[in-house]
Amino acid sequence: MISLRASDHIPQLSIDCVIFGFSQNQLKVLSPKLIFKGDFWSLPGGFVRQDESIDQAARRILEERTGIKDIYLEQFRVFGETDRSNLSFWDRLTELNGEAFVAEHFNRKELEWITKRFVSIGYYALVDITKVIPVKMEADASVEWYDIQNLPPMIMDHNQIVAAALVSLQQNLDQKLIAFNLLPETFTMNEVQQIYEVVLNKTLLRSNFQKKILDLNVLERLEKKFTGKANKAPYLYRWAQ
Amino acid sequence: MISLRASDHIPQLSIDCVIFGFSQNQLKVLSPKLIFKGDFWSLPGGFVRQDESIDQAARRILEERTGIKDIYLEQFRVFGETDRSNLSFWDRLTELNGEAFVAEHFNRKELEWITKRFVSIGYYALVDITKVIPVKMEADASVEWYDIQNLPPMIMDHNQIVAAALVSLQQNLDQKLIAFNLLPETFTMNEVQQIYEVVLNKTLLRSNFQKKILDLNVLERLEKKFTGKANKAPYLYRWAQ
DNA sequence: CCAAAAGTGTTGGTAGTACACCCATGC
DNA sequence: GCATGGGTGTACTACCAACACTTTTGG
Repeated sequence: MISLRASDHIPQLSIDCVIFGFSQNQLKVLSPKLIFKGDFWSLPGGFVRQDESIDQAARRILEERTGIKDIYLEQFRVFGETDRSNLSFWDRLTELNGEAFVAEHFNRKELEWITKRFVSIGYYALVDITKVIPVKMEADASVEWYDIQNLPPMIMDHNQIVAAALVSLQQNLDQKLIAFNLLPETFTMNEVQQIYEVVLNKTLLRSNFQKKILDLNVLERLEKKFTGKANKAPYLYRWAQ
Repeated sequence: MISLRASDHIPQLSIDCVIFGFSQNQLKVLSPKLIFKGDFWSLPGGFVRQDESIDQAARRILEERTGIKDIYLEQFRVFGETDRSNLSFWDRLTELNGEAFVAEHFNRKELEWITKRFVSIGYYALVDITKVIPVKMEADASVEWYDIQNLPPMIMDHNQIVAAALVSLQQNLDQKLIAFNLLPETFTMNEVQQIYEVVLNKTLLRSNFQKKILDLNVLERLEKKFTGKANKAPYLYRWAQ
């Protein structure tokens, strides 16, 4: 039985997290898939306990899924249309899995609580994908990274939430210098550029990009990185603010 | 008796609106003062009905207070600390006005509903101050414009909400070209500059400002405005997008 | 020595800043 | 005429895009 402990939480208010990671020159989003029949993907989300702030709730949800405590987090928008509810998703779930099967996992009171209209606060997070060990929750069949250009169809308006998060990320990339949160402790300039290119969805001139980033004076240059490739070894950099 | 019709609304979720206006070379914020003893100022706010979206709720609240239908509106942040509740305000209210007086205006069920912890969605609005006729609601003693630099002390965290709204307005001023929403249909270039100066809190060079705004190609130049003053008559402009 | 990628330098255009100059108007 | 504020023009600077050149490395 999946417990929501409804009474401990603020009703009709949820949090949805778009967790961005970067690997293989692709921007990725973490998405759990539910155990039920029917290919239900979603965003990692949850509810706000009465005794925690909304930021704390978002951090708790992120830590539950990724195991990481200090995560870069940004609240980017609230989704509050009148038709935002789990109801149609739930109908389809029941249709495909049978009333009895669903009843095994949720009691009636919780079902009533969770199928109401929900206002959802959208957060996006930037993580070093190498540090994340995706954690399956009770109702998860899998928790995987998906290319943002190739996301599975998600329940409710979660695909739109991802799209809105990406727009917000694009706007903040230069202004808040947050790209480095997607990288490990040390990285090469080429890796930074790849993030900029894939987030902004356009190619950048290498020489100009290098100059621009170095002129920010936020990076510390370390020793060179031996790659074993037939070219000059690139420097490693570290965020030094 | 002030009716909240609690059951029709999403519990523990509120909307607070920072309504910006511009006059006498000052940025103003609209703030109602409550009828009760004790100088309680607040932001125009309200709750979200089950049958309306959060944007619709914000528009309804704004229309109730200003009488204007088409208002420029921007959702800028959610405030969700655990200690966000009306409780301490309510205690002070009761202390100053007496239990009996408060009981005249609110029944117990509503009191219980309204003194819970609330998560509040912050919106800011830009209005042509000449079109606004501030409307007093049931519990309002007055609804006045206050200079943003000289706001009265407000209940809860409303002063901080105003501060956050101003930061957001500053960031969006150039990017979204929203300053014109604070002006009447036609205006002079000097009026636009005054808005920029008071919002950004710095002086700008007149000649460069004029060039920058005109180069945006978003204004239509109309006939000259006769001011009766001892100087060249300025052009009138109109937003032409 | 060559290809490939990294690092740095040079050039030209554009946008922003500071300031100068002229124009209209009422006293 | 003169002070005042409005409109436009000019020089200087800073930044950014495009491209060229040099350096390092493995084969």
